[in-house]
Order: sequence, then structure tokens, then C-alpha cells
Amino acid sequence: MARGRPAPPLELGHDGSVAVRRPPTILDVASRARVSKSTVSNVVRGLPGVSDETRRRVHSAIKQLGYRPNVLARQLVQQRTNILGVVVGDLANPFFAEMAKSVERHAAARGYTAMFCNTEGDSQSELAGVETLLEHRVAGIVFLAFSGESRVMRDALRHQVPVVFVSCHEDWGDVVTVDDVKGGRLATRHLIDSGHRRIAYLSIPELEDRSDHSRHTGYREEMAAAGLRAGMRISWSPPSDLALVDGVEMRLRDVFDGPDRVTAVFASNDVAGIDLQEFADRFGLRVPQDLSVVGFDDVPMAGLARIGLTTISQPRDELAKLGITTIIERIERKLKGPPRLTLIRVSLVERASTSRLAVLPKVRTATKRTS
Amino acid sequence: MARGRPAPPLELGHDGSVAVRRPPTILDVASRARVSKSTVSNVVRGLPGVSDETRRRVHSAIKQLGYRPNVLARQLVQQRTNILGVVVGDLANPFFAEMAKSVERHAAARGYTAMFCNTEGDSQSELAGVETLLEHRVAGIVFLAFSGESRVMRDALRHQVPVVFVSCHEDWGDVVTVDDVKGGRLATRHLIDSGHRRIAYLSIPELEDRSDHSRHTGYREEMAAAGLRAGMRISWSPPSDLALVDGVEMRLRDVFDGPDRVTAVFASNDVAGIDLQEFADRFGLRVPQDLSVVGFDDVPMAGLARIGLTTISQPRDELAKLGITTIIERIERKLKGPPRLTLIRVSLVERASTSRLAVLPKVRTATKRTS
DNA sequence: ATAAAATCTTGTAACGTTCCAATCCAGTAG
DNA sequence: CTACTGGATTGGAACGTTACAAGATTTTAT
Repeated sequence: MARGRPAPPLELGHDGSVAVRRPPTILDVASRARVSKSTVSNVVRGLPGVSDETRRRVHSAIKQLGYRPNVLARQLVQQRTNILGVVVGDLANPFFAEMAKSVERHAAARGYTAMFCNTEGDSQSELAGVETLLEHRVAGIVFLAFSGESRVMRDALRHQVPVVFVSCHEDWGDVVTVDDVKGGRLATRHLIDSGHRRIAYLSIPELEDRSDHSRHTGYREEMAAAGLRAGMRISWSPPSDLALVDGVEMRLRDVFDGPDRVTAVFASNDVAGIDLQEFADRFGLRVPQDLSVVGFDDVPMAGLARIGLTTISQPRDELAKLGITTIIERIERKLKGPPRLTLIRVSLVERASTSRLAVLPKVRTATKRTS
Repeated sequence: MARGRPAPPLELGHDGSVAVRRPPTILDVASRARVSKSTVSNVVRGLPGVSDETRRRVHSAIKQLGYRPNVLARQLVQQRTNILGVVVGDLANPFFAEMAKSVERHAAARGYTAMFCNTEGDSQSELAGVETLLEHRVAGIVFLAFSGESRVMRDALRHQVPVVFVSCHEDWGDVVTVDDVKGGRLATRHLIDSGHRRIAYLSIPELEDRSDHSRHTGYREEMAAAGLRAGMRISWSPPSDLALVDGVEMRLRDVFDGPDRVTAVFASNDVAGIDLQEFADRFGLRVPQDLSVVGFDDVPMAGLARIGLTTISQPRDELAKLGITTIIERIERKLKGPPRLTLIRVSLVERASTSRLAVLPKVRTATKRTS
């Protein structure tokens, strides 16, 4: 039995015209413009080889009917969407929030929409998120954080979806990130130049990744260059007072107390740095008099007078823009060949959480020299 | 001429098995399980009326082939996706960032994915964003901010997509928000109880919406109840010093100077409150001694010791959860009838940016009493 | 034993595009 | 007048599902 499309319900437009509720399809346009659906399709997609007269007729039919191509049908036949999957560690983290916003904006500007997956740095969620994205046939995936889980990698590769790592670093896929090693060196150099000798490196376990690792490398390099002991690597989950220091669990406050105490910390990111400041505030340590802190990222709040966190600034918007450009070129086959690595310069922003010897109060200078 | 599907390229798996690159379709599963594709579809969708034996066979075929339903095809036939559009004012704003994260999480937990549109509070972007979402046939739209533009409204309605307003307020569509009027009263009451008399209301023009309006109403009500002049409404775009005070442009610093100066401000949201604190810091006003500030939202950073912003706390996660639940029920037709309004309680969180008379230094009390 | 009912299974028609080989047609060369 | 050329146009086959009426099979009731 023939079960053709049921007669579309009619409705009266406010101007009295009779309109069809069901949105017009390419066929409606075709019959109105007295051409085939193929021609309409060609016009809509702006392909060459359509006469001006025909093009005009089709455009006018489109306008009259208020036709909008059905993305879903297009996606089915092309087996692809114009959605970019974005894997982000923590949307509530100010750094990621800024990046997410930039990524969304640049993607939208180029005709793509963003679909976010929050992973909480958990490789299990990351895997699930990537699965979902692939299921939705996203055109490509932007990683704003990557846990390093290999299964995820394999999956993305198997499905042959372009992948770009922005502000994170992997061996496969295009990478757009800052020179983390350089940043780590800048931060550490700044502390050394300020007279500090016992400088620790701080990271938050949940956020440890290859960026973190590179920053740590920069730290170690610079410490070595200055003939200093690479100091301590502190891994800490706020608001606990218990930290993992070089793999040994100890009370964070003890790290900053006593004759061998740490006088400065290079935090692998601003959130960690601000958390540490908060810790210092609560435990009566003055910043920078008792403890200097340098962060990484330069999130907006680091610039508040009350926070005043010295930090390494990343050009977030540039990262996002380059990342989007890269993946879109990959998607549209304008960029071929092996994965491309783009490194962007970082810079130090000095604020109140550190201060140079020249402007330090005498007391502090003395304190430091004895440390 | 018959143009049947070309033979799929073969590849050798690492275990030596011969695999087909092209992902298996429902037909592959059907032939392997020796049933029709309809039955496979029924099994996949978990419909009743399939014998256990058949179900088992189909499941095993699915597993062997690694079959995953093609979402795109499903979407085409159903003319619907399982994507939730989320319209957000500013992803980089900590409040929205938190909400976005919660929304994404709850949506994912219920099998939906989130597609975000950042609007910058600009009704033009909002319109474009909603268009994009509708083009992608999202199952519903969650507004985390709404500019009040009527064209957007009409569009969403015309397409008959369920809509929910979370933490914002509109007349049409379901609404899940906090009692903004009550919040405004709580904040204002707190300032009045602390001894303030000249209390201003502050908002940031870009973020002004109906929530803002309701909070202002709460402020006016409470001021009136206390027999106080409703004071001033300050509209300010940081970091400028020029503010619109009751519609008149004047220097912000003058507002807090002189005999008639404002001693306390209720900021319509934390970002505004923190911006004001920053302003105060830069212009040498002490908080809370010279100026008390109450915010709204209780964003995470408001709780930092260095910020210590007294504020009205919104249960963000609850809002997000209820919002998602509501719209999904709407989508799945479990919730019928007229739009539903859900109001959630707010509470005051006291921090350092205000302090009660009892604990105020004498000076400040005196200062305040003379104001 | 047979009819009726219940359960399970299936064939076919959508869904609205894109893609491409084939066709059409006007103009041009031989 | 015929053959050819090349641009404009077209018809129909995909794309991989879901929806649904109809068919097949088994069970129950009479």
C-alpha cells in the first residue's frame, strides 16, 4: 500500500497567505523554480556551471519558500558534520573556560559549531567523550587537554578524524601550543634572579600532563644552569594540607617552614598558584615576603590587584585561532602531509606574588639570603 | 547502470584477521544474525516483542562486527538529534562556566550531548546561535542567558523546539531559576542590618537582563521596607571610571566620595562585585571599611581569602540538573501542559567584603553613622 | 480440529540531501 | 547537413536508519 507523505497541515500566515507547516525541501524549491533538484543543490552549494538565469530563478524560489537546506540529510550522505568536537579538561577552570570561548568563537566564524566534552582529566570520561563525538561524526576533534590514554588515540586514528592538540602536546596529530619548556625556564629564571635558591615545582595531580612535564623540564634546566639543586616537586590536591613532595607524603606547611624551607614556588598553572596563595593566606605565610609564587597561563583573575600573581602568559586567543585554522585546513584537505607542530612564544608577567631584590624590604632580602 | 556500493577496502588487523574498513551497517548485522534489519533495529532500540533467542543472536553479531548505529541516519529519519543546544552569555564568566560544566555533565548523564553557543549578551549573536542550533535540529534549547530579543523567541517557537530558561527568566517556556527578588532582598537586608544607609545597586550593562531586574526589585523592596531612599542604580563597564548613575554619567570615584557618598553596594552578580572591589583597590578605597560589597552567584573565586566577597549563593548544580531534567521530560513528552516555573531558594554567604557593626572597628562605625 | 488471539518477524517506504553518469542543446567546424 | 564540442541540466542511486502495516508462526480458547 502506498504510504506517501501525508498532506502537510495548512496554516494561515499573519498576512493571510496559506503556508505549509512542514519546512520546504529541495524538491519544493525545484518544482517552484521549474528545475531539477540537482540544479537547486548546485545553486545552493554555489557550484559553477549554472546559468545566471537559472540561478536567479532558484534564488527567488528559495527566498519565496523560505527554504533552508536540511543539515541532517546532507550529513547522512556526506557521512560528516560540520561540528568540531572539543575535549576540555575542566570547563570551570578559568584557563579552559577562556580557551573554550575562543575556540567556539573562531569555529563559529568559520562555519563550524563546537561540541564540548568535559573530561575532568579522567581518561575514562575522555574515552567516553571521544566515542560520543565520533558517533556524532564530528569533522574533527580539538583537544584542549589530553590525558595520554592510548585507547582514545587509537580510536580517533581508526576513524580517520583529523585531530589537533591545542595547548597540550602529543606525538600524533597537529599540535599548537606554547613553548612550555621555555615558559618553565622563564619562570624559574625569574625566581632565581630574585635571589631565591630553594625553589619548588608545584603541580596538581589531576592536571598533570605533558605540558606539565615540559614546564617541569624547563624548571629543571634552569635550576641546573644556575647550579642549583632541582629542588622539590610538589604534587598537591587543594584544599588538603597533605602534599606529595618528591613522592613522599608530607604536610605542605612543613615544606615552607624550618631552615631548609622552600622560599619560592613555580606552579605549573595559575589555578595551582592561586590555590597555593590561598593556602599561604590561611596558614599565615605572607606572599611574597615569606613565599614567592609564579604561575603559568595568566588567567584573567591573576591580574586582579588582590591576587597579583606573577605568571607566564600564553596568548590564548592566538592558540585557539591557530588551532582552529589548522584543523579546518586538515578537514578541508588544504593541509596535507605529516602532523605540524606550532610553538608560540610566551612571556613573563611580573606581579605582586614575586618581587625583585631591588625593591624588596630589607628583612625579606636578609631572610632569603639565609635560606 | 547499476552503481552498487563499491567493494569495501580490506585491511589486515594486527591479529591477522581480515577487517573491513567501512564500518558495518545494520544490514551487515542483520545478515550475520540471519534476521531482517527491522529486527536488528528493534533489538538495538530495546523494543519489546523480540524473542530472547533472536535478541541473543543479534547481540552477538553486533559484538562480533563491532557495529555502532549511525546516528546521522537515525537523525535524518527522526528529524531530530539528541543534542541539546545551550545558549550561554559568556563562557569565560566563572558563573556561566560553572553552569555550562554542570549542564554538560547532566546532559551527558542522560544521553544527550551539549552544543554551546556563546552570545556575549549580544542579541544578534544570540539569534545567529539559535539559528545554527535549529539548523542542527537540536532536541531542545537551554538558555543560560537570554537577551530578551523577540525574534529569537519567535523562531524557537515556530520550530516547536522545547526551551528551558535556567537561571534566567522569560514568560514562555519552562523556567528553572532562583528567587532573584528574594536574593536581592537578602543582600540588601544584610547591608541595612550592618548599618548602611546609602546603598547603591550596581550592574554591568552587558549583563543586564530580567534576573538583574528582579534583583533590583528585591533591592528596592527592601530599601522601601526599611524606609530608605532606593539609592542609586549604577551601571558600569569596567575598567572605566565613568559610570552611569541613575542614567547620568559621572565618575565612579565621586560616587564613593563626599558627604553623600555611597557606603555599600549590592552588585547584581559576583563578577560585577569583584570588578568593583578591584576598582576600590585601585582607587585606595578599603573594603569593607570604606565600602561594603555584596555580590550574587557565589562563584568559586568569591570564596578565596583574598577576595572574600559576601554574596548570595545559588545552587548551580541543582539549577542545571533541574533544567536538564525539565527539558528532557519536555522532549520526551513526559511533561505536558503549560510552561512550568521552578524557583529555588538562595542564601546569603557572609565574607570579608561586608562586616556587621558588632565587629566593625570603631572608626568605621563612626564613619558609617555619619554617612 | 479449528478459530481466534497473541507473539514475533519482515518488507517497504520514507527521511532530504549529494553525487555522478547520462542527456540535452546550442554553437561550431568540417 | 553531419559530427563534434562543451556547458547546462537532469534522473536516479546512494547514505543508514526508523516506522508501520502486513505476514508468519505459535499459543490459547472453543
